[in-house]
Amino acid sequence: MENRKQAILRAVVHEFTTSAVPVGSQALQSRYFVNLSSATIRSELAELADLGYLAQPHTSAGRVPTDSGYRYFVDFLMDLEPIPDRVKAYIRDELQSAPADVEGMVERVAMTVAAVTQNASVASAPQGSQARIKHVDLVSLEPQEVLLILLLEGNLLRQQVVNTTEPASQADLTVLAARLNDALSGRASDEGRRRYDGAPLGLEKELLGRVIAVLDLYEKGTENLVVHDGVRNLLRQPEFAESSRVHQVLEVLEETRYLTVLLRQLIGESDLQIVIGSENTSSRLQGCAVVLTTYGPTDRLKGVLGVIGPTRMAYSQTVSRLQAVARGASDRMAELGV
Amino acid sequence: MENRKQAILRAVVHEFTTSAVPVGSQALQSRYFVNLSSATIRSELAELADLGYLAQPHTSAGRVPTDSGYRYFVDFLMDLEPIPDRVKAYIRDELQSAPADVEGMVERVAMTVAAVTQNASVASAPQGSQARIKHVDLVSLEPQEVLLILLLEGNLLRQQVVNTTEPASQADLTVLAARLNDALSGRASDEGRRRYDGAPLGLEKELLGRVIAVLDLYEKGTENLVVHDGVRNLLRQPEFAESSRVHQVLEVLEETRYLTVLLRQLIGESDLQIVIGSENTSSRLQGCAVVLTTYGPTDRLKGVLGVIGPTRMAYSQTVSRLQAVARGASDRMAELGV
DNA sequence: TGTTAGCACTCTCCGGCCGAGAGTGCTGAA
DNA sequence: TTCAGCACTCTCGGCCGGAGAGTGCTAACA
Repeated sequence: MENRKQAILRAVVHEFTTSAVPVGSQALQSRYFVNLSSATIRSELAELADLGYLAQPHTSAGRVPTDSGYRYFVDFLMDLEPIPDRVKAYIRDELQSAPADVEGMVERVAMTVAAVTQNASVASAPQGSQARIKHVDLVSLEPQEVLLILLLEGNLLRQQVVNTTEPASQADLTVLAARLNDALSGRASDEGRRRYDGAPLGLEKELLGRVIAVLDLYEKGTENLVVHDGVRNLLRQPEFAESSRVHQVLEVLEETRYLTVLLRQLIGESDLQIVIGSENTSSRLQGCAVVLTTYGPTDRLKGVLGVIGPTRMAYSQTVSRLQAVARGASDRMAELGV
Repeated sequence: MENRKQAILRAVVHEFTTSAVPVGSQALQSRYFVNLSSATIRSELAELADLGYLAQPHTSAGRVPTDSGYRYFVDFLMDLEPIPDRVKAYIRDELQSAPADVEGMVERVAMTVAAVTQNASVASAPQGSQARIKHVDLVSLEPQEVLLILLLEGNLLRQQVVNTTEPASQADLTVLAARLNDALSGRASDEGRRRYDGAPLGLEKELLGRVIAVLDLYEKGTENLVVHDGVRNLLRQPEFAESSRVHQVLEVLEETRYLTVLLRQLIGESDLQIVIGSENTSSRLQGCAVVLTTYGPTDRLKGVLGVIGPTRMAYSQTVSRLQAVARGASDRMAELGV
């Protein structure tokens, strides 16, 4: 595409993302291309419309980027917006003061992204394909009831109440916990399975079975933590003035169960993924764009972090800020050993 | 108030809560008072309006209950709606399959309330005025870094990374943990403080200090868990058609920090609290009604569970279902020892 | 005295109409 | 290739008027 056409497309996207009003040739001329006539711009606009990058809400309205217009923009025209120091500082402070556990951190990360991008955000907890056990603990609740506490990689605590077939005192359990720790701590989940197969005695086998059950649950990701925040930001946007639009987005967000899957699908392999309007598989996200990246303390442990907003989104700002938070969060989590 | 006036007020509330349309004398006559003329009903309506229980959106519209109208209704006219078996079963299933930890349970409870009342819900975790320690555990992360794990009453896990001044091996920590358990487990938080004052040696004192810090945080409730769900239900209501209304509610809900305080204020002493429209302290909840009750495994451990919806809410249904979930959740939590 | 039919009145809602304004596409000239 | 000029199209907001819903008042009736 010729330079000038690109410049005009860029200008239209920029203008429309800030004003939310279809942009006409005159507005472009006066604000971006003073030494071009509006007629020239008009003919360029018409060609861009023929190419499918722009559309008109109606015959005598200005132009609006189409989904492919945005796509072209993010693929070829966008340059990352630098982040103001104020925002950088905000991000740093928020992450610095975040809790040292995964849940708390993920929540804080989602909050921060929502705040700095002024859109809704989603975050899933970093998760490796295999869980690693850091520590096992057993607490006696009743004579035949034990609370099993697992500390996983990422300082992730998991607990489960186990009703045992034989009674056990806290002293018994303490000894047993020490044994399990020797065998399991620092090991990946398949070590647990191996130990389970090389079956020891009754209670130990029983508890090992539960350990494995917890790990399975975690690894299958069915219980994977996904949080969202900042829906209120969306409500400020004119495209969500009729509440049915928000409704659909909220339904996607509040259906936490499917969100994990959705995120995984979307993120694919790449480290930054932008899904625009009709590119979304879910029809409820029509008119919305999703920007996703990964984050996590190590290369093995990755979660998804994303922004959901109207397609008319300040992509360059969103991307740079999202990535900044992702980077910051990754560093912070590595530092905390979370 | 005479019986007939009450009946008419009740009918207006009932009609309006289901149809969301101002109700006129004819509608009342044909559907509720066949052997009364519409003129008679009109004069009664006029008197109810004089009393401040009804209002007219405009001169020639039907009547709409005012906040005091709703107040009179819930105080004197409402009888609890029986819960269909289908709903009862749903509640039971949801609670039965809920996770056995507080966080998971609270989330499930909020979800269930949102689902059965078709409104937005809030829930705060059950919490006593004093935390009780069930178990302490110490895990070595780095030579001078310890993960402190506290199991509180309610199977509530709390963790904190502690950087110690002196290095300690896992063996040291295990011994120390045993000592702390002897001293603290089963005891209330002030025992921890007493132990801390009767200062032992360096590392032990250091960790005890952290234990107390965690307990303080918990008891002050600043970090108290509050979840919400079902905002999507609100968006179905015509009063939230303009998104600014949802906006305000969402802001209240997403400001988790203040929500705890708000809930505590609202619930006061009573076990069921209904706050209608202008009775709300927060101006952002104008036009909304909040129905709150308490729940928890024991009398000492109580959380708040509530419904937020438009003032035009099916109060009798909401109250009976909310209370059913609260009762169910309390039983289930007692059963699980959560 | 309470109830009711009748009636005039008020106000909203909705569709149609119209003019202003914005923006376009086309054409012919530089 | 660019540009000025112009006719054309479409939305938007305001205005009008009729239909409809609902009220309050009045006078008559049980």
